[in-house]
Amino acid sequence: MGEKHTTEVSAVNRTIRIIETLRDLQPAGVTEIANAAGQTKSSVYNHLATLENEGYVIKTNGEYELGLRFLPLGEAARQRLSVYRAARAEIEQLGRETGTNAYLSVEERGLATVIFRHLENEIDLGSIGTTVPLTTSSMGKAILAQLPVERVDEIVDRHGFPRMTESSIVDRGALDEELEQIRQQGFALDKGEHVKRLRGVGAAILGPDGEVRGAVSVAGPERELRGPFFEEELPDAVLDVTNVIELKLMENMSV
Amino acid sequence: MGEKHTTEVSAVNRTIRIIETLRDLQPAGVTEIANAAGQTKSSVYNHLATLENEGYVIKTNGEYELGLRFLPLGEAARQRLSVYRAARAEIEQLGRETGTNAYLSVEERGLATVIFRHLENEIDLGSIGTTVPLTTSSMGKAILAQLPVERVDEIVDRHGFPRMTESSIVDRGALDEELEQIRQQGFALDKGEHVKRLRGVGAAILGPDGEVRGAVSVAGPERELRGPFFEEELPDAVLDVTNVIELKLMENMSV
DNA sequence: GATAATTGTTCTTTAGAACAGAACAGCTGT
DNA sequence: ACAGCTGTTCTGTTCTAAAGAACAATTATC
Repeated sequence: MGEKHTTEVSAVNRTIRIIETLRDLQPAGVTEIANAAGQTKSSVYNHLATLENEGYVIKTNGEYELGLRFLPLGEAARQRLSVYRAARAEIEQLGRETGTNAYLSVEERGLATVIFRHLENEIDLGSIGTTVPLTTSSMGKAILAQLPVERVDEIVDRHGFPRMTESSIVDRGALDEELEQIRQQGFALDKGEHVKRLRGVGAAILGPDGEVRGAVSVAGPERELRGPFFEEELPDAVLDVTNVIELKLMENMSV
Repeated sequence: MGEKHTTEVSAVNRTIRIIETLRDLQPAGVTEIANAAGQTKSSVYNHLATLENEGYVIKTNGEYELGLRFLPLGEAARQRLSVYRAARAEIEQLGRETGTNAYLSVEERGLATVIFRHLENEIDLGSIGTTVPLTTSSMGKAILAQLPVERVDEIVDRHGFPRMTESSIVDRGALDEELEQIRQQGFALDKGEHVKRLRGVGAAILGPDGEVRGAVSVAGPERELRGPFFEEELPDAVLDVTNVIELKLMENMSV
């Protein structure tokens, strides 16, 4: 068993654990973080000192917090996505005009990551950077419906069917049926599959090459999203927007 | 000289260098990054593999990019600032109503960091997470004017007077005079001190405790920002907004 | 206000990890 | 088909990262 050539840098894994712990606990002290991350005080202390020195962590009267130097990294990560640049303004307009929360998400590592949102009401499905399973949201299903079968297989193998609510899809048969329907109608509905009583309408954004680039969705409470508003108006609005974004993506090609 | 007990974790510093290099070069390959960061191929390879495993780096057909997992870290860093939550909507409105780019920034480690912006024109002074010296921008000067002298000393010691343009403030005497004037009129003007021909109007946001929490500014090209619009209308608008934000910060206290 | 308890910081030691460099493999382009 | 890349694996050595104890500083408790 000396064959396992660990190409991993364990000090980096440690730092990542510390940062993620801090994200959830901030502001927090050395001991608190060490306990939560299952590491020793002295080690955590050294890591925090290193991070602080580079501005990735800030110490304010004895407690640590994440530094603003993480901002440009997150920003660089989403700015590299042309769909982000093309969709931003459209998402805002969509939210304003429909009076719902509007989201832009992309698939990364088998999860839908929210990269932009416009809030109109306070029932929020997740802030920037939140990830949701592809099987339990309108955005996720809209994306899945456009991915090649092999990718769907991969993703399902990796993440399974997380049962977020009692309405969540929990087997492959049901998923395939639903995806087929989504492909036919062009949009996906979420009737409380991710969060109970939270509904959503999503549609995929395709690039000029025909590949999925992400998805747009609007979401809100069951009480507001029902009847023709939920089943016709919103789908129409969402499809209009994805359409505009797709056109923008084509224009960008020629630039 | 064996006395220097290095409390720093050098592997972490290495990873940071790699990440920052990748931020500037993405998409990039192993060799490219190794050269730019002054490290060996094999080491960079191992670090990237570790980061990729955690989703902080993504490999797409042989090239590396920053992963979206950085997004929630940056988001957590700014969400912890109450001024961000209080100011967001006001900044957007300010920008829309004045037809200029509007910014929110806070001081961290002696620099003004842009944490939110609303764009109206394309002459942008920096995206989310950008840092600018406190001495060369309206936001920075507005903040400096409200800091205790000792902090100003510290900051000037650390960062000096970066000469961004020929109008930049380059000595302490001129700075003190300017800060005094800013305190009297309540706002700061930037006449091309950061970027030539780029003007700005900024004002500090004070917390209920009287401490600076950040600054608001609007910015645009010299041609548009001049006369009474630059010297009266915009200052009035910016002061109105900082006032509203300050009131919001007080409300939040009682919650 | 004295003492106990807890947290942050420094120090020392040692196992083992990170690194460099070389070797190999897989592409790309010519 | 071959040359010159790049990415990946491997191996040995050095020096670092980590643990634990000791100390200092701070906070809590009575």
